[in-house]
Amino acid sequence: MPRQRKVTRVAQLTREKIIKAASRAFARDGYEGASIRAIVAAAEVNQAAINYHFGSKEGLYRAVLQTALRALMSDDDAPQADKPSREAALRRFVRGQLRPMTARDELSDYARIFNWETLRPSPVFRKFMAREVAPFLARVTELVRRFLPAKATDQEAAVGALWLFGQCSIFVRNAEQLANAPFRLEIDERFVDRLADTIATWAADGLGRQPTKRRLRAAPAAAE
Amino acid sequence: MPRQRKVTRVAQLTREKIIKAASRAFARDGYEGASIRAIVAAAEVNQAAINYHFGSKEGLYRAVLQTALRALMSDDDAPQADKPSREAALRRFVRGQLRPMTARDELSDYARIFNWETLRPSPVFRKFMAREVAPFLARVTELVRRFLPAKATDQEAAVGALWLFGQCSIFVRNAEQLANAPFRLEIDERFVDRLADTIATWAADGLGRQPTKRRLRAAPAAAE
DNA sequence: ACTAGGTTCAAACGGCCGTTTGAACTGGAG
DNA sequence: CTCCAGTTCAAACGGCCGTTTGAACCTAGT
Repeated sequence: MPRQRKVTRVAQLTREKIIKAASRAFARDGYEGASIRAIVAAAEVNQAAINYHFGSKEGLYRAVLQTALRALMSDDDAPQADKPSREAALRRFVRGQLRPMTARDELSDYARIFNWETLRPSPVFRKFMAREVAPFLARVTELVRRFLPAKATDQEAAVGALWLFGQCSIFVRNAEQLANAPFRLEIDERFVDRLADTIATWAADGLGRQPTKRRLRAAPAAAE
Repeated sequence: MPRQRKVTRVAQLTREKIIKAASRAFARDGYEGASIRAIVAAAEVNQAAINYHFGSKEGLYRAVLQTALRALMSDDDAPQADKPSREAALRRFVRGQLRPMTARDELSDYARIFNWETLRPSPVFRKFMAREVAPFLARVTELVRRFLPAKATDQEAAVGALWLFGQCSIFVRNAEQLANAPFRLEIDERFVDRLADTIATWAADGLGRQPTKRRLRAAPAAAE
């Protein structure tokens, strides 16, 4: 990727077309499964444009991840009551996580890209994103902490946050198959609303309790 | 794959070596990401052996899925108290789901293969496995039902089962990254035991309640 | 021991992949 | 209007992929 002095309007438009098509392709097929040729065909640009504008396939993926993270973070900052109850905040978070179940837009593409990354982190993700995701997770951890006893450790809260993510992500990942047997569910906005209620309620009730026998305690950190 | 009249001992051994190496490869890289050449190298067999014994890469994958499903089902039938409490049964299920977090064996390979399938179902899986997984899910649904009100519908119970799967699978999928920041958890048998306690308790308490405002009701089935 | 059929093997085939090349084409500053 | 840096383009390159081929190699039944 050569240092660019000037970027013309048409060139910027080409970049945007590529990133949009690449987001779809990476979401559908994963980083390795998506091919340059498929992306440039969808974007209606020349094949060499990707290496010209982004240096390499990996560079393009990096640009897509940047765009995705920026969009997901700003979406999370949507207007809300200044101090919602913990239950309302939890329900809101769950509904946001479930959003890709019905939405077919760039935001759901981005969410699916991150799903690929949890199954098989790419080198790009490991190096570039790991630290950028941390603040996002920190907010969820704080939300979970509002349900936990005051003496809960940071690691306990982080585990709770991951637990909460898991309850949502499995529905997002299997949304397509919920319509088939043995579920036969009709996935629409109303259904997702009710599902968000259910998950939020179940999660809130669960977090309120502590394990009966042994409490979860984080193992001593390896370093630090 | 030609109809075989006889199968010699060495040939059977070759097949087993291939399936073992293929299970590792498919678990690590997914169906499309795993290459024939990598599999035969790990199995120390000739490249053409796969097409000879299994007809194609897809045929090999089908054989791996068969082996995986058989192993997972029989493992689930392990000895247990004849009538455990619902809490004990739940805890046992969760611990079983969390098993791949520490185990590095064929069973955890199989579990990871199914994780790939939830993100991107292969044609083989769709056709061959969909109906075979149903009874497995049915058992979990029955387990969940023991916590739900008697009037809960089948779909509500199925959603509960999926919800339970999600709480476990996210820890399995991210087990490797839990050791790094910001979690810094030491994943060993004791930790997984305590995690199973936590999840089982949280899940049991959650299922015991119903959503306050609107109850989750399944949409009318498209067919039937 | 002979042989026929099951099995292994090295080599090659066509195809898709990411990347590179160098010429042709703009569009905006002077 | 000129001109050249910025951009597009068609074509080709080397490499890995799944599969096929046909000969060589066992091995078990007679």
